[in-house]
Amino acid sequence: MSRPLRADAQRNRARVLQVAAETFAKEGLSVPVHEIARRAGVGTGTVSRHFPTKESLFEAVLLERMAHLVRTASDLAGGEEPGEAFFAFFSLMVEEGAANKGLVDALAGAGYDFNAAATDHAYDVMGSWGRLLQRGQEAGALRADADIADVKALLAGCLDRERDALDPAARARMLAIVRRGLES
Amino acid sequence: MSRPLRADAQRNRARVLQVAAETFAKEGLSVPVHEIARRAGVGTGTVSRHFPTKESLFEAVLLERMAHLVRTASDLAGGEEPGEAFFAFFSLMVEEGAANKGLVDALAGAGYDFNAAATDHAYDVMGSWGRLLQRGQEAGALRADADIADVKALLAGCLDRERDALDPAARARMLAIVRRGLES
DNA sequence: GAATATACGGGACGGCCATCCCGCTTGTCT
DNA sequence: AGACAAGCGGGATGGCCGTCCCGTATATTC
Repeated sequence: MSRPLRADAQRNRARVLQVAAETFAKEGLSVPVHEIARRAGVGTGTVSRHFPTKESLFEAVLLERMAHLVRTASDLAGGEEPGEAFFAFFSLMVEEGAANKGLVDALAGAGYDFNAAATDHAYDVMGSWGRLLQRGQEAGALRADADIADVKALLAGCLDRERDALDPAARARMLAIVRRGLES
Repeated sequence: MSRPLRADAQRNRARVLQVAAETFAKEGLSVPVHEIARRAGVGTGTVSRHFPTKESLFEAVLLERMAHLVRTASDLAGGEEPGEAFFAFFSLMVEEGAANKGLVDALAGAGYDFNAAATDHAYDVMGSWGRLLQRGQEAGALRADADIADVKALLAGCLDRERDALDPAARARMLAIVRRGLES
């Protein structure tokens, strides 16, 4: 097995991760790895040693954030009325996306295969989402014919990358439209 | 003023345009210009003389297709009940997108600024769409608060680039959802 | 059918970027 | 403190692609 990372390496790794998270969130997936290294104050080699590919770096970033969101989904699934729980999570994802351009890029399939990642990994968005959707459908609150891919596509729509300012009013309208569309 | 193109030049231009249309439709905007030249059986220089940039090539392709769609929109605006006319056009665009990956890329903002093109040019999608939307709203058939950007975003959602097979069933579901969401 | 402008082909160029590598530095362990 | 492995920086490399250029070929015109 591998020994624990040296102290400076741990610091650097954490710093890169943090800077990458901020940068991807603000500027999307198209930002060069060099730039992230520069902002983190490390060499590009340091980034690529910890994260061999750009994809793996983004994945690490996404993982942290998603783990949190998925936990929230579970909490929602426990308590509230099924339909409300579903829309609460959907709305949460929209808010997240509004603040995270990288996530939007991933959802839109620009430079990252979200589907593969979402099904393969520890956090599974699709899974937790699926449960919320299914519960809502069984309770008769949501259209019975909708599936997770539909939901994901609608989410991507709410986060349209071309919308200049993702202003709150537009988000609210989109949410209202989707909500009405998905209610049974 | 410029003289008429030489006969071979006209042929080549037309051929490039046609091949580009097919290629962009089938494989999206990420296909290299070299590849289009190769398939058209011409040199890359020939392509870039007729269309100085890749963007201008795609624009020329898009223009032809859009002109047709916009004409259809006008016809629809003339006849049917306002709400139906709007959804007929929306559905038409979804079908078009299902068969045209390039259009989907443009709508998703991947490598082309659709908004700029759509407002700047002769064909104006936004304009003709706006009229259909407005008529529907005035007739009380559509939500009064929706705007064109919302509609465009919903369309982009219906055409989610990550959906492997844009199967007809999924398209129908998405249309049904959006329809219910937009009806007043 | 010769003269001339027009267009062609496709190689060259330059920019961008992810990834790899290696000489040097710095933490770690005794 | 000294030795050694672990990690660092950032330049080098290679691939991809859009665009430009120019020597050659061909349509047009007289």
